[in-house]
Amino acid sequence: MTFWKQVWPEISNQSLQDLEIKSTRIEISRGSHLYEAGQNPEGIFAIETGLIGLTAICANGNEVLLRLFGPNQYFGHRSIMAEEPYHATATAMEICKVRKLRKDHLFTLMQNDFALCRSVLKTLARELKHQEDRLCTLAEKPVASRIAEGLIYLTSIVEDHKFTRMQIAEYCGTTEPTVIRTLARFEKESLISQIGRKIKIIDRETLLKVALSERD
Amino acid sequence: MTFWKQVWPEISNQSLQDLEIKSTRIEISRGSHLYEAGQNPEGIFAIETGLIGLTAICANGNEVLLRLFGPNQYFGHRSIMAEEPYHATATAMEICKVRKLRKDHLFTLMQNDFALCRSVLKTLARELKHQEDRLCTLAEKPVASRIAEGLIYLTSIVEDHKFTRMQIAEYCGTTEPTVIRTLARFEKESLISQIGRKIKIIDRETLLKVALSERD
DNA sequence: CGTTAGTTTGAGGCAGATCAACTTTGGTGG
DNA sequence: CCACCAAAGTTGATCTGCCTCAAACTAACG
Repeated sequence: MTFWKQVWPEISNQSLQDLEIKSTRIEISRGSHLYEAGQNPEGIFAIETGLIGLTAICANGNEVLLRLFGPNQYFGHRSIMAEEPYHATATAMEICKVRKLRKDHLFTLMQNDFALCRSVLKTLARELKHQEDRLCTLAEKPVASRIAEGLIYLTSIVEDHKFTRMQIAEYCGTTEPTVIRTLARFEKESLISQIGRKIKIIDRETLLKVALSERD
Repeated sequence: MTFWKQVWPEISNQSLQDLEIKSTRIEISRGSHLYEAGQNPEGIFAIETGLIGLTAICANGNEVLLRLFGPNQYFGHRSIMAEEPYHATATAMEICKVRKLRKDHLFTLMQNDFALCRSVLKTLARELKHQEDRLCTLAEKPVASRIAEGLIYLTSIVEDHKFTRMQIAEYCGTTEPTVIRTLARFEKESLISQIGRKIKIIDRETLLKVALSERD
């Protein structure tokens, strides 16, 4: 079986066999939670098919979409490595097939396979960079830029998922009406097209410019 | 020598000896950069004395203070683990004595000492959580809360450093005048006191409440 | 074809940015 | 020790981007 090879291309064949034997299959329906903020982590999850969103719920009930995971990506690793309870909730945004690997198995594998360690370290380090980039964007840039960047990120994880305007708002740190108005503007400028609820990026180039530029 | 033991209490005596032998001492004056965004990382740094700020410079020239490191903390690890150039600039905010450890040495040590691996993984995972918490705060909370939280974070790294109002603003994603007005309000409510440029937290309890609450 | 979840549009308000002038601080050299 | 000056802090006036609220509309699914 080649599934785990796609998740961690760099690890040894021995580890791959272990992963195959020790991981369990889970199927989960759209909208249900794989875990919730505050729970203690038991293992990590890797996605075979589907889409998982990691959401933090703020004091006032507002949600922030922190990270998004698609096929061959893993999640739940942060809490395990931090030795902390989950700080966010993992929600299936489509029907998902995931594999679960208990944390003791993961640590054993990591201890015996430094390449796997390096891989997890690399993932965490890049996620940290990504969130710090977002921090700058959120602090300094107008909504239009943030939404442009958001669209690019979201579609980089899944090409053809129908995100609600609310979900886009939750990722970009804004509100539904603002997303809608901005999308309408982007459509008028033919950077995107909206057919029904589907958003299609037409001019990725210019969209990126909007994301990076300070004022529109 | 006990310095590295304070940085990584969990690692083996053998590793500690290696660290002592292989690390080099650097002294750096206030305001100068240990490295700059875009450069390729050569190693990690650990602080003996002093204070290092990690700052990202946005498109319009505005700065965002991403992380702060005090004595016995290390930095520069993210870029090395991510195998990327630095995405931020490390500036000495006081005179600093730091130790530098070349990345090949670090990787050798990590490969031979799983406890060290775990430690770095834990640090990255917790930093990731911290930045994701900030992302929520920045997206959802009013300035007063952000400044309260900022004060608590900054003083948790160094008790008695004189931060400029500008630096506080850069951490909280706001502007100098707003920081000043908010500090004045906090002082009137006797949550803090300002003697000259020094800020002293008087009522940490209530300040935390302000940080967590939605509206003032 | 009804129902619900998602989308759209408008009006109004306000938190916080911006700009600019002024004051204080504290380090430095005479 | 004092005078100076650059850097940091303070304050007020003004402006605006985005949020809020609320109502009407439309897609999509059983």
